[in-house]
Amino acid sequence: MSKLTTQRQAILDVINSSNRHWDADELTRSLSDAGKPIGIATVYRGLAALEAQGLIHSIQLADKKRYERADKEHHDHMVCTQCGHIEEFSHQTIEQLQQAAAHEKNFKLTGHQLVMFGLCSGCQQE
Amino acid sequence: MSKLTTQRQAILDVINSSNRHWDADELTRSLSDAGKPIGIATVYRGLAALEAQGLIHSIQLADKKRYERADKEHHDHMVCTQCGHIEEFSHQTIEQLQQAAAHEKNFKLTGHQLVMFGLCSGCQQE
DNA sequence: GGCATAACGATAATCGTTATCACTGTGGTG
DNA sequence: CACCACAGTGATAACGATTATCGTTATGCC
Ligand SMILES: [Mn+2]
Ligand SMILES: [Mn+2]
Ligand SMILES: [Zn+2]
Ligand SMILES: [Zn+2]
Repeated sequence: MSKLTTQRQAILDVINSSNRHWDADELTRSLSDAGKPIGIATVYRGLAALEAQGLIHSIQLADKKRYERADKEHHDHMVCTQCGHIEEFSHQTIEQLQQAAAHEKNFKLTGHQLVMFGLCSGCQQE
Repeated sequence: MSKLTTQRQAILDVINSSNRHWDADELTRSLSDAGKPIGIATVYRGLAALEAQGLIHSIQLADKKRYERADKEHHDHMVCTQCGHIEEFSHQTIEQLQQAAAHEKNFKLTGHQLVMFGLCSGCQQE
């Protein structure tokens, strides 16, 4: 298991201190702005290490990967195609039905990602 | 509405003549091998045009986009993380519950993508 | 036939991510 | 304490998928 270096702790702190879904570049800039400059390669390696240790979670969007804190219950995401806002939701029955569907196809499930696209409540006002 | 040129018809024919999920490069090579060389940029533009017209569908995987025929009932995908095999499944209840979840968050749903990761039946035999 | 226009194709550019590599910090070991 | 091993760092090159550019080509219409 890799170690929790100063840089990785700093990344983890930023992520854990908010409910945002961060990309690598945003984290790099946030740390720079906070007076803790960090190499972009270090950010990518740190994110991979932190995720491997289960300390953060990620969602793979069309263009890039976004990371969020891991200390929340499992949830899936609705992404606003207008403003990029990410809404979270949990649905226990959907989770169960996924297991059932996998079982039926003889598929050994290790993970899943459900992303819904559309307009957030704010963006419907126009 | 863009036109269905010779090149786009050729792309559509390849996709419609199989149940595979194609990426741009595979299509380019397939057409070349069939004696119908086509520029890679033309493939990308053609795929975008065909999808905009609803003639093909796509799924966005981590690294690349894959295209498939649109003349099948809506379904979601299980992707084998070992061999890349893509298994399809439909689940009416999951679809309905997604609508309900969106409604509950005041989210105007326009699309979704559910991908399950794991091992296909073949890859569990080891 | 001549024109307008959309599409084509070669290729440059873009962008997120990973690989390389010289260098640094840390944690044992003698 | 001095020395080593080695994972991690950071600048930067490389990569791969996709998009932009731009001169050329095909098509439909007058
Ligand atoms: Mn989330
Ligand atoms: Mn499919
Ligand atoms: Zn929005
Ligand atoms: Zn498999």
